[in-house]
Amino acid sequence: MIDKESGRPGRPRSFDLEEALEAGQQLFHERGYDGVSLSDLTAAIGIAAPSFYAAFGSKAAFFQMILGRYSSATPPIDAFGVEGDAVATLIETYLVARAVSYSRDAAAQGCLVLNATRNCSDAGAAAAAGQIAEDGRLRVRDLVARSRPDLAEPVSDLVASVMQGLSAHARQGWSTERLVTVARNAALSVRTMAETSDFSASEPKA
Amino acid sequence: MIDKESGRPGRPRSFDLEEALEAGQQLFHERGYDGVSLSDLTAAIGIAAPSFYAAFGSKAAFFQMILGRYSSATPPIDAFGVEGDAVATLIETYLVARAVSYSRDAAAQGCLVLNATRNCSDAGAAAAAGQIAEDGRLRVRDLVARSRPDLAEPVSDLVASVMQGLSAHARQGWSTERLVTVARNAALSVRTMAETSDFSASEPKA
DNA sequence: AAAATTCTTTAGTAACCGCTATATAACTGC
DNA sequence: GCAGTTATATAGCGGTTACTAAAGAATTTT
Repeated sequence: MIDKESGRPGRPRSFDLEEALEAGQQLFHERGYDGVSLSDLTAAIGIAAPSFYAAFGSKAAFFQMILGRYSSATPPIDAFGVEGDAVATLIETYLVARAVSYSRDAAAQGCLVLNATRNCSDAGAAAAAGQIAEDGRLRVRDLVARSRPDLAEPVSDLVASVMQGLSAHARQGWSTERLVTVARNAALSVRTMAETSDFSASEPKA
Repeated sequence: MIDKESGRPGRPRSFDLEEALEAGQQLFHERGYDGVSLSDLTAAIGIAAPSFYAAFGSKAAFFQMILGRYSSATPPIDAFGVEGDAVATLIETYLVARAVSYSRDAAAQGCLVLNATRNCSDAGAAAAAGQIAEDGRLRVRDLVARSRPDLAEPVSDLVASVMQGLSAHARQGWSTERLVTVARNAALSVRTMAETSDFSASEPKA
């Protein structure tokens, strides 16, 4: 049924793995992990449950494949960092890009990964999402640390928090303009922080 | 079984309504709406399902009572507003207070209401949580508007977004200090915004 | 051709979900 | 004491969940 020069013996798979992942990603992004049932998935892919389990193992494993796929397709902060840019400019560009992407598709609002960190009954899948989110924060931290080590932790924590807010409100239907304004105004903090010469010595117990 | 001078006819209730709400609030705050089953609730309260339904109507209705209870017990921004304070100071105080309260109880982290806006399969309960969250934002907006109408919308949107981040990360176990730092740094934005004399004319398409 | 392998289909499984019909227990007012 | 009222306990409802045993179909290698 499907082109298949793999040479492996046995009946060939009747569906395309990549298309199945794409269909699953769309559903999960729309409704969240718990909002999508196995029968939703098999119906969308066009197969019966045993085929799903033969191919993906479990609902949670399928979801984790999709998380990886999604995060691979999402540009990390390094993709926005023009060497020599000020930290505040970099952060603003990054947050604005996220605000735009979170509200681009009306049927799949917010960040799939960040949504999953708050919305996922399967412990393993939730942990995987949390790890991906943390990896993203660490990339922000390390990139900031190159020019301003004193700002690395506070800025990356602030960015991670604002992103959770952007994702949450994108899901609640806030417009792109509104989210972009939030992103830009949040970046003002970073500008102020960067104006302090050694931030790590200034804030604690102000 | 229970003291009961109500004078109403019929068998007296064997449990205390307020205690039941308190027990339910604790469970829901720990595990979220979908993480708590009816049998969890009845076991915690110490009653059987029919008594629960006679008293509260449904799981969703019970949860909405708890949402109301929780939000009534949560001081709104007006409680922090010393008349004459600068907007930025007010916002900082508010956000820091939230950061502290979200991380106070290790077994019930984050904001029950904000968690429910992202974590609740029942549409009615989710809408109720969304309305309470929006009411909170409107109180921020209106309070800011008294001294700086130009900042009302952008500041309240930023505050609502940062609160979502604080709640999310409180659930992920961030320490109080870490959350407070995020809150304080987010408030720096408001300080910068307040330094602009007419913010509404400055930012759009910067 | 036959054997081996892999996927698909049908038809379930047990467990849990929110919720309720029925009968009984415990209270009030008469 | 008895009727009326309300809450209780037992038991189980229909539906959904993620998942699977068993058998047949489609492809390989031998």
